[in-house]
Amino acid sequence: MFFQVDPRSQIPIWEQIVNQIKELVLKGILTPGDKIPSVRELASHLIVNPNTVSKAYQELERQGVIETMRGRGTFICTKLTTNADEQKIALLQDKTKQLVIEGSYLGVSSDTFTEWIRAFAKELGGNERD
Amino acid sequence: MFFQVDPRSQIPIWEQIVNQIKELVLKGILTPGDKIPSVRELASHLIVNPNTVSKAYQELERQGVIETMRGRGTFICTKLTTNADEQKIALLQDKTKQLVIEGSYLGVSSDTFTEWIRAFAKELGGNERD
Amino acid sequence: MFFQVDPRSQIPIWEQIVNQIKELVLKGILTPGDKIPSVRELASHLIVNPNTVSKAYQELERQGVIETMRGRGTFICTKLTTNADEQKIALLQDKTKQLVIEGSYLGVSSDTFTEWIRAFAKELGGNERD
Amino acid sequence: MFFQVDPRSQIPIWEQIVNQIKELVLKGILTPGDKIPSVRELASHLIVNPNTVSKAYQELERQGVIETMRGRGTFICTKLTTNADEQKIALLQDKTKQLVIEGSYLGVSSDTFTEWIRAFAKELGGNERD
DNA sequence: GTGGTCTAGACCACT
DNA sequence: GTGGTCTAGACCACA
Repeated sequence: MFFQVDPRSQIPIWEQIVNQIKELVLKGILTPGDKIPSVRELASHLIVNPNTVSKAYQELERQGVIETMRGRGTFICTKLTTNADEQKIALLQDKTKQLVIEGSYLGVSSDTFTEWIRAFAKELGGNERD
Repeated sequence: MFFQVDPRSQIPIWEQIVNQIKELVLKGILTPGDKIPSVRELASHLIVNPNTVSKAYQELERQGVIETMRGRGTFICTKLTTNADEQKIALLQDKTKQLVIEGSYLGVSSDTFTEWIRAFAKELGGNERD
Repeated sequence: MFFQVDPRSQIPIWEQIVNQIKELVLKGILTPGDKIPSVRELASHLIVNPNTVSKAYQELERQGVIETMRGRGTFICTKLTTNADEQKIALLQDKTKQLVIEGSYLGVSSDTFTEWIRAFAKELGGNERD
Repeated sequence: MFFQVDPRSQIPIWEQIVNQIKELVLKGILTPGDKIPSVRELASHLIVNPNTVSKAYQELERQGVIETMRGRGTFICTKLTTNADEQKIALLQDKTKQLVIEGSYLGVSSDTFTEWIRAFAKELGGNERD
Protein backbone atom coordinates (compact mmCIF):
# COMPACT_ATOMS: atom_id res chain seq x y z
CA MET A 1 0.00 0.00 0.00
CA PHE A 2 2.31 2.76 -1.17
CA PHE A 3 0.95 5.92 -2.47
CA GLN A 4 1.41 9.57 -1.95
CA VAL A 5 -0.74 12.61 -1.93
CA ASP A 6 0.10 16.12 -3.12
CA PRO A 7 -1.27 18.74 -0.71
CA ARG A 8 -0.44 21.43 -3.31
CA SER A 9 -2.60 19.87 -6.00
CA GLN A 10 -5.85 21.50 -6.99
CA ILE A 11 -7.52 18.12 -6.65
CA PRO A 12 -8.89 17.64 -3.11
CA ILE A 13 -6.83 15.25 -1.05
CA TRP A 14 -9.79 12.95 -0.39
CA GLU A 15 -10.34 12.70 -4.14
CA GLN A 16 -6.67 11.89 -4.74
CA ILE A 17 -7.02 8.99 -2.29
CA VAL A 18 -10.18 7.77 -4.02
CA ASN A 19 -8.50 7.95 -7.42
CA GLN A 20 -5.38 6.11 -6.32
CA ILE A 21 -7.25 3.28 -4.66
CA LYS A 22 -9.44 2.84 -7.72
CA GLU A 23 -6.30 2.78 -9.85
CA LEU A 24 -4.67 0.14 -7.64
CA VAL A 25 -7.80 -1.99 -7.93
CA LEU A 26 -7.88 -1.69 -11.71
CA LYS A 27 -4.21 -2.60 -11.93
CA GLY A 28 -4.90 -5.71 -9.88
CA ILE A 29 -2.56 -4.64 -7.11
CA LEU A 30 -5.52 -4.58 -4.77
CA THR A 31 -7.80 -7.54 -5.33
CA PRO A 32 -11.28 -8.28 -3.97
CA GLY A 33 -11.15 -9.18 -0.30
CA ASP A 34 -7.87 -7.37 0.36
CA LYS A 35 -7.77 -5.46 3.58
CA ILE A 36 -6.86 -1.81 3.26
CA PRO A 37 -5.30 0.31 6.03
CA SER A 38 -7.46 1.80 8.72
CA VAL A 39 -8.38 5.45 8.50
CA ARG A 40 -5.88 6.31 11.24
CA GLU A 41 -3.07 4.27 9.72
CA LEU A 42 -3.44 5.77 6.27
CA ALA A 43 -3.88 9.27 7.71
CA SER A 44 -0.66 9.08 9.68
CA HIS A 45 1.13 7.53 6.69
CA LEU A 46 0.00 10.26 4.30
CA ILE A 47 0.33 12.93 6.98
CA VAL A 48 -3.17 14.21 6.48
CA ASN A 49 -6.17 14.79 8.69
CA PRO A 50 -8.03 11.53 9.53
CA ASN A 51 -11.27 13.24 8.53
CA THR A 52 -9.87 13.53 5.01
CA VAL A 53 -9.17 9.79 4.75
CA SER A 54 -12.53 9.08 6.26
CA LYS A 55 -14.24 11.13 3.59
CA ALA A 56 -12.33 9.24 0.89
CA TYR A 57 -13.38 5.87 2.35
CA GLN A 58 -17.01 6.98 2.56
CA GLU A 59 -16.92 7.99 -1.08
CA LEU A 60 -15.29 4.69 -2.08
CA GLU A 61 -17.94 2.77 -0.18
CA ARG A 62 -20.66 4.81 -1.83
CA GLN A 63 -19.19 3.88 -5.19
CA GLY A 64 -19.12 0.19 -4.21
CA VAL A 65 -15.34 -0.11 -4.42
CA ILE A 66 -14.76 -0.97 -0.77
CA GLU A 67 -16.87 -2.15 2.11
CA THR A 68 -16.38 -1.76 5.84
CA MET A 69 -16.96 -4.73 8.14
CA ARG A 70 -17.79 -3.57 11.65
CA GLY A 71 -14.90 -4.26 13.96
CA ARG A 72 -12.89 -6.09 11.32
CA GLY A 73 -11.71 -3.37 8.99
CA THR A 74 -12.16 -2.12 5.46
CA PHE A 75 -11.90 -4.39 2.41
CA ILE A 76 -11.91 -4.23 -1.34
CA CYS A 77 -15.42 -5.11 -2.46
CA THR A 78 -15.97 -8.57 -3.89
CA LYS A 79 -18.56 -7.85 -6.53
CA LEU A 80 -17.32 -5.28 -8.96
CA THR A 81 -20.37 -3.28 -9.83
CA THR A 82 -20.14 -1.76 -13.27
CA ASN A 83 -22.94 0.74 -13.05
CA ALA A 84 -23.27 2.25 -16.52
CA ASP A 85 -25.26 5.27 -15.45
CA GLU A 86 -26.10 7.20 -18.62
CA GLN A 87 -25.87 10.57 -16.91
CA LYS A 88 -22.41 9.79 -15.61
CA ILE A 89 -21.28 8.64 -19.04
CA ALA A 90 -22.59 11.84 -20.60
CA LEU A 91 -20.65 13.77 -17.98
CA LEU A 92 -17.54 11.77 -18.78
CA GLN A 93 -17.93 12.54 -22.47
CA ASP A 94 -18.26 16.20 -21.64
CA LYS A 95 -15.10 16.13 -19.56
CA THR A 96 -13.31 14.45 -22.45
CA LYS A 97 -14.50 17.22 -24.75
CA GLN A 98 -13.14 19.89 -22.41
CA LEU A 99 -9.85 18.04 -22.26
CA VAL A 100 -9.55 18.09 -26.05
CA ILE A 101 -10.26 21.83 -26.08
CA GLU A 102 -7.62 22.47 -23.43
CA GLY A 103 -5.21 20.23 -25.31
CA SER A 104 -5.85 22.06 -28.52
CA TYR A 105 -4.67 25.32 -26.95
CA LEU A 106 -1.57 23.57 -25.61
CA GLY A 107 -0.69 22.02 -28.94
CA VAL A 108 -1.75 18.52 -27.93
CA SER A 109 -3.34 16.72 -30.88
CA SER A 110 -6.13 14.17 -30.73
CA ASP A 111 -3.60 11.55 -31.78
CA THR A 112 -1.52 12.33 -28.72
CA PHE A 113 -4.57 11.86 -26.54
CA THR A 114 -5.30 8.53 -28.19
CA GLU A 115 -1.71 7.47 -27.61
CA TRP A 116 -1.89 8.45 -23.94
CA ILE A 117 -5.11 6.55 -23.47
CA ARG A 118 -3.86 3.38 -25.16
CA ALA A 119 -0.66 3.48 -23.12
CA PHE A 120 -2.54 3.89 -19.88
CA ALA A 121 -5.15 1.26 -20.73
CA LYS A 122 -2.28 -1.12 -21.34
CA GLU A 123 -0.85 -0.18 -17.96
CA LEU A 124 -4.14 -1.20 -16.38
CA GLY A 125 -3.70 -4.57 -18.08
CA GLY A 126 -6.44 -7.14 -18.44
CA ASN A 127 -8.22 -5.73 -15.43
CA GLU A 128 -9.98 -3.15 -17.51
CA ARG A 129 -13.71 -3.73 -17.22
CA ASP A 130 -15.12 -3.42 -20.69
CA MET B 1 -23.27 34.08 -29.81
CA PHE B 2 -25.34 31.32 -28.34
CA PHE B 3 -24.36 29.63 -25.23
CA GLN B 4 -25.78 28.62 -21.96
CA VAL B 5 -24.52 28.13 -18.50
CA ASP B 6 -25.58 25.70 -15.83
CA PRO B 7 -25.63 27.35 -12.40
CA ARG B 8 -26.02 23.95 -10.74
CA SER B 9 -22.91 22.50 -12.36
CA GLN B 10 -19.87 21.69 -10.26
CA ILE B 11 -17.82 23.74 -12.71
CA PRO B 12 -17.77 27.44 -11.76
CA ILE B 13 -19.85 29.62 -14.03
CA TRP B 14 -16.88 31.79 -14.98
CA GLU B 15 -15.01 28.67 -16.07
CA GLN B 16 -17.95 27.46 -18.13
CA ILE B 17 -17.88 30.78 -19.97
CA VAL B 18 -14.12 30.46 -20.53
CA ASN B 19 -14.54 26.94 -21.89
CA GLN B 20 -17.36 27.81 -24.22
CA ILE B 21 -15.63 30.82 -25.71
CA LYS B 22 -12.47 28.80 -26.26
CA GLU B 23 -14.60 26.16 -27.98
CA LEU B 24 -16.27 28.72 -30.23
CA VAL B 25 -12.85 30.07 -31.21
CA LEU B 26 -11.53 26.59 -32.02
CA LYS B 27 -14.62 25.85 -34.10
CA GLY B 28 -13.99 29.01 -36.06
CA ILE B 29 -17.34 30.50 -35.06
CA LEU B 30 -15.45 33.31 -33.38
CA THR B 31 -12.55 34.50 -35.50
CA PRO B 32 -9.65 36.83 -34.62
CA GLY B 33 -10.76 40.41 -34.37
CA ASP B 34 -14.40 39.55 -33.66
CA LYS B 35 -16.04 41.63 -30.99
CA ILE B 36 -17.59 39.58 -28.23
CA PRO B 37 -20.54 40.78 -26.13
CA SER B 38 -19.89 43.34 -23.44
CA VAL B 39 -19.70 42.16 -19.86
CA ARG B 40 -23.14 43.56 -19.13
CA GLU B 41 -24.73 42.16 -22.29
CA LEU B 42 -23.49 38.65 -21.72
CA ALA B 43 -24.33 38.85 -18.02
CA SER B 44 -27.94 39.80 -18.69
CA HIS B 45 -28.17 37.18 -21.44
CA LEU B 46 -26.90 34.39 -19.22
CA ILE B 47 -28.81 35.78 -16.24
CA VAL B 48 -25.63 35.97 -14.27
CA ASN B 49 -23.83 38.68 -12.31
CA PRO B 50 -21.61 40.99 -14.40
CA ASN B 51 -18.72 40.27 -12.04
CA THR B 52 -18.87 36.61 -12.99
CA VAL B 53 -18.60 37.39 -16.70
CA SER B 54 -15.86 39.89 -15.94
CA LYS B 55 -13.85 37.22 -14.16
CA ALA B 56 -14.21 34.91 -17.16
CA TYR B 57 -13.07 37.65 -19.55
CA GLN B 58 -10.05 38.46 -17.38
CA GLU B 59 -9.06 34.81 -17.36
CA LEU B 60 -9.46 34.59 -21.13
CA GLU B 61 -7.29 37.67 -21.55
CA ARG B 62 -4.65 36.16 -19.28
CA GLN B 63 -4.69 33.08 -21.48
CA GLY B 64 -4.24 35.23 -24.58
CA VAL B 65 -7.57 34.25 -26.12
CA ILE B 66 -9.16 37.70 -26.04
CA GLU B 67 -7.97 41.26 -25.55
CA THR B 68 -9.80 44.16 -23.99
CA MET B 69 -9.55 47.69 -25.28
CA ARG B 70 -10.59 50.21 -22.68
CA GLY B 71 -13.82 51.91 -23.51
CA ARG B 72 -14.15 50.04 -26.80
CA GLY B 73 -14.92 46.48 -25.88
CA THR B 74 -13.49 42.99 -25.91
CA PHE B 75 -12.17 41.20 -28.97
CA ILE B 76 -10.86 37.80 -30.02
CA CYS B 77 -7.08 37.99 -30.00
CA THR B 78 -5.33 38.24 -33.34
CA LYS B 79 -2.24 36.28 -32.58
CA LEU B 80 -3.08 32.74 -31.59
CA THR B 81 -0.49 31.81 -29.02
CA THR B 82 0.06 28.09 -28.65
CA ASN B 83 2.03 27.94 -25.44
CA ALA B 84 3.21 24.38 -24.98
CA ASP B 85 3.89 24.61 -21.27
CA GLU B 86 5.33 21.28 -20.17
CA GLN B 87 3.81 21.44 -16.72
CA LYS B 88 0.36 22.08 -18.12
CA ILE B 89 0.74 19.21 -20.57
CA ALA B 90 1.75 16.89 -17.73
CA LEU B 91 -1.36 18.03 -15.87
CA LEU B 92 -3.47 17.34 -18.94
CA GLN B 93 -2.01 13.86 -19.22
CA ASP B 94 -2.84 13.25 -15.60
CA LYS B 95 -6.41 14.38 -16.09
CA THR B 96 -6.68 12.04 -19.07
CA LYS B 97 -5.45 9.20 -16.90
CA GLN B 98 -8.05 9.92 -14.25
CA LEU B 99 -10.70 10.02 -16.95
CA VAL B 100 -9.73 6.56 -18.15
CA ILE B 101 -9.94 5.25 -14.59
CA GLU B 102 -13.38 6.77 -14.11
CA GLY B 103 -14.43 5.41 -17.48
CA SER B 104 -13.20 1.98 -16.61
CA TYR B 105 -15.59 1.85 -13.66
CA LEU B 106 -18.46 3.02 -15.86
CA GLY B 107 -17.78 0.44 -18.53
CA VAL B 108 -16.32 2.94 -20.99
CA SER B 109 -13.44 1.34 -22.90
CA SER B 110 -10.36 3.09 -24.21
CA ASP B 111 -11.74 2.58 -27.73
CA THR B 112 -14.85 4.51 -26.81
CA PHE B 113 -12.68 7.37 -25.54
CA THR B 114 -10.69 7.35 -28.77
CA GLU B 115 -13.92 7.43 -30.73
CA TRP B 116 -15.22 10.38 -28.72
CA ILE B 117 -11.99 12.27 -29.19
CA ARG B 118 -11.84 11.71 -32.94
CA ALA B 119 -15.46 12.76 -33.31
CA PHE B 120 -14.93 15.93 -31.34
CA ALA B 121 -11.65 16.77 -33.07
CA LYS B 122 -13.53 16.49 -36.37
CA GLU B 123 -16.17 18.84 -34.97
CA LEU B 124 -13.45 21.39 -34.33
CA GLY B 125 -12.53 21.07 -37.99
CA GLY B 126 -9.35 22.48 -39.50
CA ASN B 127 -9.14 24.99 -36.71
CA GLU B 128 -7.45 22.55 -34.43
CA ARG B 129 -4.05 23.93 -33.49
CA ASP B 130 -1.65 21.05 -33.73
CA MET C 1 3.07 41.57 9.13
CA PHE C 2 2.73 45.32 9.10
CA PHE C 3 1.51 47.06 6.08
CA GLN C 4 -0.97 49.62 5.12
CA VAL C 5 -3.04 50.45 2.15
CA ASP C 6 -4.16 53.78 0.77
CA PRO C 7 -7.75 53.61 -0.47
CA ARG C 8 -7.35 56.99 -2.15
CA SER C 9 -4.34 55.92 -4.19
CA GLN C 10 -4.57 55.60 -7.96
CA ILE C 11 -3.15 52.11 -7.59
CA PRO C 12 -5.87 49.52 -6.94
CA ILE C 13 -5.90 48.22 -3.38
CA TRP C 14 -5.40 44.62 -4.50
CA GLU C 15 -2.30 45.69 -6.42
CA GLN C 16 -0.95 47.56 -3.40
CA ILE C 17 -1.26 44.35 -1.41
CA VAL C 18 0.51 42.39 -4.15
CA ASN C 19 3.34 44.92 -4.25
CA GLN C 20 3.84 45.01 -0.52
CA ILE C 21 3.92 41.25 -0.11
CA LYS C 22 6.41 40.93 -2.94
CA GLU C 23 8.52 43.59 -1.23
CA LEU C 24 8.39 41.76 2.11
CA VAL C 25 9.49 38.56 0.39
CA LEU C 26 12.41 40.28 -1.32
CA LYS C 27 13.47 41.86 1.95
CA GLY C 28 13.50 38.43 3.52
CA ILE C 29 10.89 39.39 6.11
CA LEU C 30 8.65 36.73 4.64
CA THR C 31 10.57 33.58 3.87
CA PRO C 32 9.53 30.48 1.88
CA GLY C 33 7.05 28.37 3.79
CA ASP C 34 5.84 31.23 5.98
CA LYS C 35 2.12 31.39 6.52
CA ILE C 36 0.59 34.69 5.59
CA PRO C 37 -2.60 36.03 7.18
CA SER C 38 -5.89 34.54 6.08
CA VAL C 39 -8.01 36.48 3.64
CA ARG C 40 -10.41 37.50 6.40
CA GLU C 41 -7.68 38.43 8.87
CA LEU C 42 -5.85 40.69 6.47
CA ALA C 43 -9.12 42.16 5.23
CA SER C 44 -10.23 43.15 8.71
CA HIS C 45 -6.74 44.44 9.51
CA LEU C 46 -6.57 46.64 6.41
CA ILE C 47 -10.26 47.53 6.78
CA VAL C 48 -10.92 46.29 3.30
CA ASN C 49 -13.35 43.83 1.77
CA PRO C 50 -12.26 40.17 1.86
CA ASN C 51 -12.84 39.92 -1.89
CA THR C 52 -10.18 42.56 -2.46
CA VAL C 53 -7.60 40.62 -0.45
CA SER C 54 -8.68 37.44 -2.20
CA LYS C 55 -8.02 39.02 -5.58
CA ALA C 56 -4.55 40.05 -4.43
CA TYR C 57 -3.79 36.54 -3.18
CA GLN C 58 -4.98 34.98 -6.43
CA GLU C 59 -2.73 37.30 -8.40
CA LEU C 60 0.22 36.47 -6.15
CA GLU C 61 -0.44 32.78 -6.64
CA ARG C 62 -0.60 33.26 -10.40
CA GLN C 63 2.79 34.97 -10.20
CA GLY C 64 4.19 32.05 -8.22
CA VAL C 65 4.90 34.09 -5.09
CA ILE C 66 2.48 32.30 -2.78
CA GLU C 67 0.55 29.06 -2.81
CA THR C 68 -2.80 28.31 -1.27
CA MET C 69 -3.63 25.02 0.37
CA ARG C 70 -7.34 24.46 0.63
CA GLY C 71 -8.58 24.62 4.15
CA ARG C 72 -5.13 25.16 5.56
CA GLY C 73 -4.14 28.64 4.53
CA THR C 74 -1.81 30.57 2.28
CA PHE C 75 1.97 30.26 2.28
CA ILE C 76 5.03 31.86 0.71
CA CYS C 77 6.07 29.65 -2.20
CA THR C 78 9.09 27.46 -1.70
CA LYS C 79 10.51 27.54 -5.18
CA LEU C 80 11.40 31.06 -6.19
CA THR C 81 10.65 31.22 -9.88
CA THR C 82 12.53 33.93 -11.74
CA ASN C 83 10.71 34.02 -15.04
CA ALA C 84 12.63 36.33 -17.35
CA ASP C 85 9.81 36.99 -19.80
CA GLU C 86 11.22 39.18 -22.57
CA GLN C 87 7.96 41.01 -23.15
CA LYS C 88 7.66 41.90 -19.50
CA ILE C 89 11.25 43.12 -19.41
CA ALA C 90 10.60 45.30 -22.46
CA LEU C 91 7.57 46.71 -20.66
CA LEU C 92 9.69 47.37 -17.59
CA GLN C 93 12.26 49.20 -19.69
CA ASP C 94 9.49 51.30 -21.16
CA LYS C 95 8.15 52.18 -17.74
CA THR C 96 11.67 53.16 -16.67
CA LYS C 97 11.91 55.42 -19.70
CA GLN C 98 8.64 57.13 -18.85
CA LEU C 99 9.86 57.60 -15.30
CA VAL C 100 12.98 59.38 -16.54
CA ILE C 101 10.86 61.68 -18.67
CA GLU C 102 8.59 62.49 -15.74
CA GLY C 103 11.63 63.01 -13.55
CA SER C 104 13.20 65.31 -16.06
CA TYR C 105 10.20 67.66 -15.79
CA LEU C 106 10.42 67.58 -12.01
CA GLY C 107 14.13 68.33 -11.96
CA VAL C 108 15.13 64.80 -11.01
CA SER C 109 18.38 63.87 -12.74
CA SER C 110 19.40 60.42 -13.92
CA ASP C 111 22.01 60.42 -11.14
CA THR C 112 19.27 60.88 -8.57
CA PHE C 113 17.41 57.92 -10.03
CA THR C 114 20.54 55.80 -9.89
CA GLU C 115 21.04 56.82 -6.28
CA TRP C 116 17.46 55.90 -5.39
CA ILE C 117 17.81 52.54 -7.07
CA ARG C 118 21.10 51.68 -5.37
CA ALA C 119 19.69 52.70 -1.99
CA PHE C 120 16.60 50.59 -2.46
CA ALA C 121 18.51 47.60 -3.82
CA LYS C 122 20.63 47.77 -0.68
CA GLU C 123 17.46 47.83 1.40
CA LEU C 124 16.43 44.58 -0.27
CA GLY C 125 19.74 43.15 0.84
CA GLY C 126 21.13 39.87 -0.41
CA ASN C 127 17.67 38.69 -1.25
CA GLU C 128 17.73 40.43 -4.60
CA ARG C 129 17.30 37.82 -7.31
CA ASP C 130 19.77 38.69 -10.02
CA MET D 1 5.31 65.28 -35.86
CA PHE D 2 5.41 61.53 -36.17
CA PHE D 3 4.31 59.33 -33.42
CA GLN D 4 2.10 56.39 -32.89
CA VAL D 5 -0.19 55.14 -30.24
CA ASP D 6 -0.89 51.58 -29.17
CA PRO D 7 -4.60 51.03 -28.53
CA ARG D 8 -3.76 47.64 -26.97
CA SER D 9 -1.48 49.13 -24.34
CA GLN D 10 -2.57 49.24 -20.74
CA ILE D 11 -1.56 52.90 -20.67
CA PRO D 12 -4.51 55.14 -21.61
CA ILE D 13 -4.19 56.59 -25.09
CA TRP D 14 -4.41 60.18 -23.81
CA GLU D 15 -1.49 59.45 -21.50
CA GLN D 16 0.56 57.94 -24.31
CA ILE D 17 0.09 61.19 -26.24
CA VAL D 18 1.13 63.26 -23.23
CA ASN D 19 4.22 61.11 -22.72
CA GLN D 20 5.31 61.24 -26.33
CA ILE D 21 4.96 64.99 -26.64
CA LYS D 22 6.92 65.52 -23.44
CA GLU D 23 9.60 63.19 -24.81
CA LEU D 24 9.80 65.10 -28.08
CA VAL D 25 10.22 68.35 -26.14
CA LEU D 26 12.99 66.92 -23.99
CA LYS D 27 14.78 65.58 -27.06
CA GLY D 28 14.64 69.05 -28.57
CA ILE D 29 12.60 67.89 -31.55
CA LEU D 30 9.82 70.18 -30.42
CA THR D 31 11.18 73.54 -29.26
CA PRO D 32 9.43 76.39 -27.46
CA GLY D 33 7.08 78.23 -29.78
CA ASP D 34 6.60 75.31 -32.16
CA LYS D 35 3.05 74.82 -33.31
CA ILE D 36 1.63 71.37 -32.69
CA PRO D 37 -1.21 69.81 -34.72
CA SER D 38 -4.80 70.68 -33.96
CA VAL D 39 -6.87 68.25 -31.98
CA ARG D 40 -8.72 67.11 -35.10
CA GLU D 41 -5.55 66.72 -37.18
CA LEU D 42 -3.78 64.62 -34.59
CA ALA D 43 -6.92 62.60 -33.90
CA SER D 44 -7.37 61.65 -37.54
CA HIS D 45 -3.64 60.94 -37.85
CA LEU D 46 -3.58 58.64 -34.84
CA ILE D 47 -7.03 57.25 -35.68
CA VAL D 48 -8.39 57.94 -32.24
CA ASN D 49 -11.37 59.81 -30.86
CA PRO D 50 -10.84 63.63 -30.86
CA ASN D 51 -11.98 63.67 -27.23
CA THR D 52 -8.96 61.56 -26.41
CA VAL D 53 -6.51 64.01 -28.00
CA SER D 54 -8.36 66.87 -26.36
CA LYS D 55 -7.90 65.28 -22.96
CA ALA D 56 -4.17 64.87 -23.65
CA TYR D 57 -3.80 68.53 -24.63
CA GLN D 58 -5.68 69.68 -21.52
CA GLU D 59 -3.33 67.65 -19.38
CA LEU D 60 -0.27 69.03 -21.19
CA GLU D 61 -1.55 72.56 -20.70
CA ARG D 62 -2.19 71.87 -17.03
CA GLN D 63 1.40 70.71 -16.73
CA GLY D 64 2.65 73.86 -18.45
CA VAL D 65 4.12 72.03 -21.43
CA ILE D 66 1.91 73.60 -24.09
CA GLU D 67 -0.36 76.58 -24.31
CA THR D 68 -3.34 77.23 -26.54
CA MET D 69 -3.74 80.62 -28.20
CA ARG D 70 -7.38 81.33 -29.01
CA GLY D 71 -7.97 81.05 -32.72
CA ARG D 72 -4.29 80.57 -33.51
CA GLY D 73 -3.54 77.06 -32.37
CA THR D 74 -1.55 75.17 -29.77
CA PHE D 75 2.13 75.79 -29.09
CA ILE D 76 4.99 74.44 -27.05
CA CYS D 77 5.29 76.64 -23.97
CA THR D 78 8.10 79.18 -23.90
CA LYS D 79 8.97 79.15 -20.25
CA LEU D 80 9.89 75.69 -19.13
CA THR D 81 8.53 75.47 -15.65
CA THR D 82 10.49 73.05 -13.52
CA ASN D 83 8.12 72.65 -10.63
CA ALA D 84 9.91 70.51 -8.11
CA ASP D 85 6.83 69.60 -6.15
CA GLU D 86 7.96 67.51 -3.20
CA GLN D 87 4.87 65.35 -3.22
CA LYS D 88 5.33 64.50 -6.88
CA ILE D 89 8.98 63.67 -6.33
CA ALA D 90 8.05 61.36 -3.45
CA LEU D 91 5.55 59.69 -5.75
CA LEU D 92 8.23 59.31 -8.40
CA GLN D 93 10.56 57.73 -5.90
CA ASP D 94 7.84 55.32 -4.92
CA LYS D 95 7.22 54.36 -8.53
CA THR D 96 10.96 53.75 -8.93
CA LYS D 97 10.87 51.50 -5.89
CA GLN D 98 8.02 49.46 -7.33
CA LEU D 99 9.91 49.17 -10.60
CA VAL D 100 12.94 47.75 -8.80
CA ILE D 101 10.72 45.21 -7.03
CA GLU D 102 9.11 44.14 -10.30
CA GLY D 103 12.53 43.97 -11.91
CA SER D 104 13.87 41.86 -9.09
CA TYR D 105 11.23 39.23 -9.81
CA LEU D 106 12.10 39.33 -13.52
CA GLY D 107 15.81 38.98 -12.93
CA VAL D 108 16.59 42.61 -13.77
CA SER D 109 19.37 43.89 -11.53
CA SER D 110 19.79 47.42 -10.23
CA ASP D 111 22.80 47.76 -12.50
CA THR D 112 20.65 47.02 -15.51
CA PHE D 113 18.25 49.74 -14.42
CA THR D 114 21.12 52.19 -14.04
CA GLU D 115 22.34 51.26 -17.49
CA TRP D 116 18.89 51.78 -19.00
CA ILE D 117 18.55 55.16 -17.31
CA ARG D 118 21.97 56.38 -18.41
CA ALA D 119 21.33 55.24 -21.98
CA PHE D 120 18.00 57.00 -22.09
CA ALA D 121 19.29 60.16 -20.44
CA LYS D 122 21.95 60.27 -23.13
CA GLU D 123 19.23 59.90 -25.75
CA LEU D 124 17.54 62.97 -24.32
CA GLY D 125 20.82 64.79 -24.85
CA GLY D 126 21.69 68.11 -23.29
CA ASN D 127 18.03 68.99 -23.05
CA GLU D 128 17.72 67.22 -19.78
CA ARG D 129 16.68 69.76 -17.18
CA ASP D 130 18.83 69.13 -14.21
C1' DG E 1 -21.11 53.10 -24.17
C1' DT E 2 -16.95 50.12 -22.36
C1' DG E 3 -14.24 47.41 -18.68
C1' DG E 4 -12.09 47.82 -13.78
C1' DT E 5 -12.58 48.18 -8.91
C1' DC E 6 -14.79 47.82 -4.62
C1' DT E 7 -18.30 46.81 -0.86
C1' DA E 8 -21.47 43.93 1.84
C1' DG E 9 -22.93 39.86 2.45
C1' DA E 10 -24.03 34.93 1.28
C1' DC E 11 -23.07 29.92 0.45
C1' DC E 12 -20.00 26.09 -0.49
C1' DA E 13 -16.10 22.66 -0.29
C1' DC E 14 -11.96 21.33 1.99
C1' DT E 15 -9.11 20.25 6.29
C1' DG F 1 -11.02 27.45 10.60
C1' DT F 2 -9.48 28.05 5.39
C1' DG F 3 -10.04 29.85 0.39
C1' DG F 4 -13.41 29.94 -3.78
C1' DT F 5 -17.56 31.45 -5.89
C1' DC F 6 -21.46 34.27 -6.56
C1' DT F 7 -24.99 38.10 -6.13
C1' DA F 8 -26.54 42.88 -6.03
C1' DG F 9 -25.39 46.74 -6.03
C1' DA F 10 -22.07 51.19 -6.58
C1' DC F 11 -18.46 54.35 -8.51
C1' DC F 12 -14.68 55.44 -11.63
C1' DA F 13 -11.72 56.04 -15.85
C1' DC F 14 -11.51 55.53 -20.75
C1' DA F 15 -13.06 56.41 -25.62
